[in-house]
Amino acid sequence: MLSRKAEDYLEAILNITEKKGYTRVKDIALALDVKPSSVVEMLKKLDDMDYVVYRKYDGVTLTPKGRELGSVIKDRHDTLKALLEIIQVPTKIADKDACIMEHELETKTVEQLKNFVRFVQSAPEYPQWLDHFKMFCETGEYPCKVDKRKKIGSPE
Amino acid sequence: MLSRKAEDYLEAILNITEKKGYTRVKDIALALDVKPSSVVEMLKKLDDMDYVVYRKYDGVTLTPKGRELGSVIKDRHDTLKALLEIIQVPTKIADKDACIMEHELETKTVEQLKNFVRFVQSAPEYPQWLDHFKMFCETGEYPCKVDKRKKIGSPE
DNA sequence: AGTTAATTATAGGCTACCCTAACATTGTTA
DNA sequence: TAACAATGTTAGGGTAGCCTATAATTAACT
Repeated sequence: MLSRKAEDYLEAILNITEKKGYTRVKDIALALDVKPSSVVEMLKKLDDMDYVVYRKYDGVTLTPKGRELGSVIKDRHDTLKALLEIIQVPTKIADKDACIMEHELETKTVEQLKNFVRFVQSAPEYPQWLDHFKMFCETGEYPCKVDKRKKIGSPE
Repeated sequence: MLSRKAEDYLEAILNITEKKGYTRVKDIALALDVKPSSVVEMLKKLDDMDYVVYRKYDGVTLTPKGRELGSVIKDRHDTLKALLEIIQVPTKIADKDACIMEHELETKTVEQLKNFVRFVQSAPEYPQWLDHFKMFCETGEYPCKVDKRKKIGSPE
């Protein structure tokens, strides 16, 4: 099992490579907010473990093994981000917090997260409950069918 | 900001104290799957930072500050666990993975997670879409109103 | 090509967290 | 209460991941 951090590096390399076609130490350092020396150190490890090919002064490439794991992580990331966006977390925050949550999760959890996101995103029509949820976030009230006896909400 | 690990210790202390009324080094070691010596080390730090009162050979107590932060973490944990259970992750796994996700999240994210869980859990009637989701997990199909033209799912 | 700028690499050091082994204290029980 | 068991503590050491400062390499410009 790769460490959290190692996974972060792998994911960053994948993202950068997809975006610009190649990856330099500087890019990774920028993406992960660490110093280049830290990047080099990690690249050596990832090279040893055969996740990347790293040659001095000559950038980094993912091996098939690295690309595969990277994709898995990226997929988890996208799923979590999508979930957060579904529940109305702003994109930028969703992206950031997906990074935090995306590691070490059980297969089953990831599977269900993906199921849920797919359930919402590919629904045959726009899910009504999502509108209800949005309303709930704004007003603290449920929109319909509520026998309007005492409700606790709306304190201010 | 406390580290992930420090938060784990705090949460464990809170849980154990709630369960048995007091907390010993051994309990924490067991809960977090570390050795007693590691626990002592962390307790000293938490004591320095005024999250706990730790006196040699005499157990640990949370300070008000520690209790407050502990509660916040526990609350995040419970929320995440509830979310995972809503999307049909088995309790045990939900509990475990909530531990992984519960750290370092943005306020906004936590707020929306809580909103969502509350939205589902205190809905005036059992949400229909949840049933639809369960069915979707089992069959890959949406239950109703689907103009049953080609669907991609159910591959096996 | 020679000089400077940018990037990358190395060396050495630091902190957080974990461990084992040895020692100290407390609890239990004959 | 003495002996043993359980628990807690300290000392010393290890690894991961980060840093700064310095050196090496490559890129860019004149």
